[in-house]
Amino acid sequence: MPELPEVEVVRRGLSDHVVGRTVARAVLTGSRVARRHAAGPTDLTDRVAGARILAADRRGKYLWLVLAPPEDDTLALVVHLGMSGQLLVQHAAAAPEKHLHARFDFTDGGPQLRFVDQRTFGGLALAELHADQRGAPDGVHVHGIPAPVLHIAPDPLEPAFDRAGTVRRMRSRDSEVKRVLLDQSVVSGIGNIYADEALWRAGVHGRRSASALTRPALGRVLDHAAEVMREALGQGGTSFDALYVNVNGASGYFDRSLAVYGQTGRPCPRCGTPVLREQFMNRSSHFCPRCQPRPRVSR
DNA sequence: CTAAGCTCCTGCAGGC
DNA sequence: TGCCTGCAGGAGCTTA
Repeated sequence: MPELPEVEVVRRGLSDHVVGRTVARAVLTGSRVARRHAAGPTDLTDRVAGARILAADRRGKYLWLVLAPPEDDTLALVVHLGMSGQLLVQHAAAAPEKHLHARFDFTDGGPQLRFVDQRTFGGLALAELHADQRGAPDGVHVHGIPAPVLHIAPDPLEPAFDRAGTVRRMRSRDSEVKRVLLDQSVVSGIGNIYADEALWRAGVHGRRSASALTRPALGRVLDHAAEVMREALGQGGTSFDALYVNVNGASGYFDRSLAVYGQTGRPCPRCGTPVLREQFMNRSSHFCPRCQPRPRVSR
């Protein structure tokens, strides 16, 4: 599942292969891929045609291309990969993928950009760019933040990430700490995999109440989340192919480094106790019952 | 405002 | 072999 490291791998691929080029035309298959674009799929394809791509930006799991249309203000093509979305840089002659939903041709006649998504939780939208309301100026989001991303909190790998402020906000929540970690309006980029890994590294059970944890403990959880995502990003880069901007599952080879996620029954790398899996928010949580004791009092 | 539940979707694993 | 169920889960939306 694409979380921050996987999305960043894709962003870098776009930066290398798409930024600086001019879109000749966009072709959408069906309307679902653009369902978040209120003005409709035709509006999207019309306005993207002829636009030069100035940058590829990201916040959390959201990705966007900064576009300079021929006769309009700068705007963003926002991409969310959802569960199974992929952006591929593909030769025009390559056969269409089974779940191909969007295609972008360029004026240089070079490789196309394709959006492929099996489970169609992902999608595309055109949006205006606004001044960043959530983060400090960081030299990264120089073009601003697209409207659909304004409610998303800065992620822990942004240069201007406000660690202390995020800890305060986490602690103010009357909810379980894993829920808070997954809430993209509190801190972004963390999904189920890295939440489980961060909580294991910090020795905190995800069902502990965020407001009952100390600020230093929450700070450690946050630091571990940043660290595990940084490590995954380091390994995700190794599987990057020049013409293939891919995301599917944990990035690159990092799945070999997972301590608890998907490791049910296998020994905890720290103490050897078998890893447990339990239902949480209609999905799964993986943890070590010894390193991460359950809270004593049910909430 | 916050918190929690529902829902979208396809492919695959496992049980019988 | 084939059918069914459950599971994978990000995040917008609805409800309270």
